[in-house]
Amino acid sequence: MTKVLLVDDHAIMIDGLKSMLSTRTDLRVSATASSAGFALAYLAKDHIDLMITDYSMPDIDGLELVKRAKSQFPDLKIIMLSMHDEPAIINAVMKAGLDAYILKKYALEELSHAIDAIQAGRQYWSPEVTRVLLHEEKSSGLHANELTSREIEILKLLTQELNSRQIAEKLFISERTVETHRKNLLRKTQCATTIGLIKYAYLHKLI
Amino acid sequence: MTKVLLVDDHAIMIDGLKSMLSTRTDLRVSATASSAGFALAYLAKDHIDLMITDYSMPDIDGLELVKRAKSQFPDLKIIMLSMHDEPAIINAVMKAGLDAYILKKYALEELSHAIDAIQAGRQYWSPEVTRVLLHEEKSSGLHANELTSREIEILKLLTQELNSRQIAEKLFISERTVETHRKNLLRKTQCATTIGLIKYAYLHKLI
DNA sequence: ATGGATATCAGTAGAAATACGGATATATCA
DNA sequence: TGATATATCCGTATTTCTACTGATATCCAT
Repeated sequence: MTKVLLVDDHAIMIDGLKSMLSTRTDLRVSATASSAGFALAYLAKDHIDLMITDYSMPDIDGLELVKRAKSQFPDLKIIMLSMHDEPAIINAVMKAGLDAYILKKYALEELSHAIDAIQAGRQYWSPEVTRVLLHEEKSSGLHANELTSREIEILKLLTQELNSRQIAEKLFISERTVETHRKNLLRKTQCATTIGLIKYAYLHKLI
Repeated sequence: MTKVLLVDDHAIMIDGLKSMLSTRTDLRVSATASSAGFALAYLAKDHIDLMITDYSMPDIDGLELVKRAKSQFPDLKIIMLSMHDEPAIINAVMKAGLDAYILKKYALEELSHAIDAIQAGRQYWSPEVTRVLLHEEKSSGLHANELTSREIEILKLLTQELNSRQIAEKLFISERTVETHRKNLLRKTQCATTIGLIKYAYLHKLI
C-alpha cells in the first residue's frame, strides 16, 4: 500500500485530488499539507512513499521543496503538479530529482499514469512537458545556455528586492559568489541590467 | 434551480468544484468550459444564472471575461476564484461588476457562502479579500498621489533598461532631475529598489 | 495668497552594481 | 583522460544608484 502525502495550499485542489485518488486501491492518502513547510514537517515524523505537490506554495516554492525533501528522504517519490510550462522551471525541478512533472490542466488524465509509472520504478514525463523540453532544445540555438537551478534561485531572490549581500546571507555563500551568479545571469540572458533580469523572470514565469 | 457554468482550464479543478457543488440541491452544473472563449460561446447559446470562473485563463484573463460577460448578459452572476491577492487585480474585477471574488485557498470554505449571498441578491467578499482591500485603502492614504505622467514616462524608460544618464539624454533633462523622479517613484510606490518599480510596472500593466 | 504638488536642477556621500582580471574544486561527459 | 560546466571565492576599479541635504519656478485649488 503506497502511502501518499498531498501538498497544496488550495483546499479544493486537495479535495479534487483526494476524490480522484479514492478510486485506486493500491494507495492511501495518509495526510495533506497546505504548505511546503508543513509537508517537510510531516515527512519527518511519518513514512511516506509518494508526495504529490503543487509547485506554487505560500512559503517556499516547489523547486526548494523537492531539493530539501529529496536530500532528506532519497527514497521518497515526488510528483509535481504545476501550471507553469516554462522550460526553465521544468528543467530546474527535473535536475533536483523530481519523479514526475504534470501540468495541472492535464492532471486529471495523467496523474494516474504517472503514479503507475513511478510504482513501476520509472519516471513519468507528460507529452506536453516533453514537447516543451524538446522545443526548448530546438530553439535553444538562440539562448543555448540554460539557467542553472542555482542561478534561478538567485534570480528569484533578486525579484524579491534583495541585494547581493542579503542573498549571500540567505544562501550562506559569499557576496562574491552571488555577484558571479548575477554576472552569469546577465550574460546568459543577454540583459544589460538587473531590470532586464526581472523582466526575464516575468517572461519565463519565475515570478 | 440555478443553472451554473464552471470555467477553469484545469480539469481537476472542475472536478473538485463539481463534487463540491453536488451536495447542493438548489443548483445544477449545466456545463463546463476550459477557456474564457468557450465560456462566452456557451453563454450565448444557453441561459446561465451563475458562472464560477477561474481568473487565470489560457486565452483572455478573468478581468476581460467579466467585462465581456457582464456587458452581454447583465443578469448573469459571476463568482471568481483566483490565486491572486493583489489589490490591483481585485479592484479591477470588482469595478467590472463581479459578484464575488474568492481566493482559491479558501474556495472550499467560502464558495458555498458566496453562492448563498448571491442567490439572496447580495455580493460576497471574503474576509481575506476585504482585508486586502482595506489595507490597500489605508496605505493608499500614503500614496494617495497617483504617479504623474512624467513619472510614468520615467518608469517606462526604466523598464527598457535605460539608466538615469540615458533617460536624461532621451528627455533632454538633467540627470539630477531623473534621479529626483526616481526617488519620488520609490517613495510613492513604497519600493526599496528599482526592482520593485519594475514589479510595480508589471502589476499596473505599464509593461 | 498660501499651501501643495509638479518639474526642474545641484552638491556630497555612501551603498550597490558592474567590469575587469583572475582562482579552485567538483562533477559530468565525450 | 581531457574538456566542459558548475559553484564557489577574491581584488581592484569604475559606474550607477540611493540618501541626504538643499534650491527655483509653475500651476492648481482652498
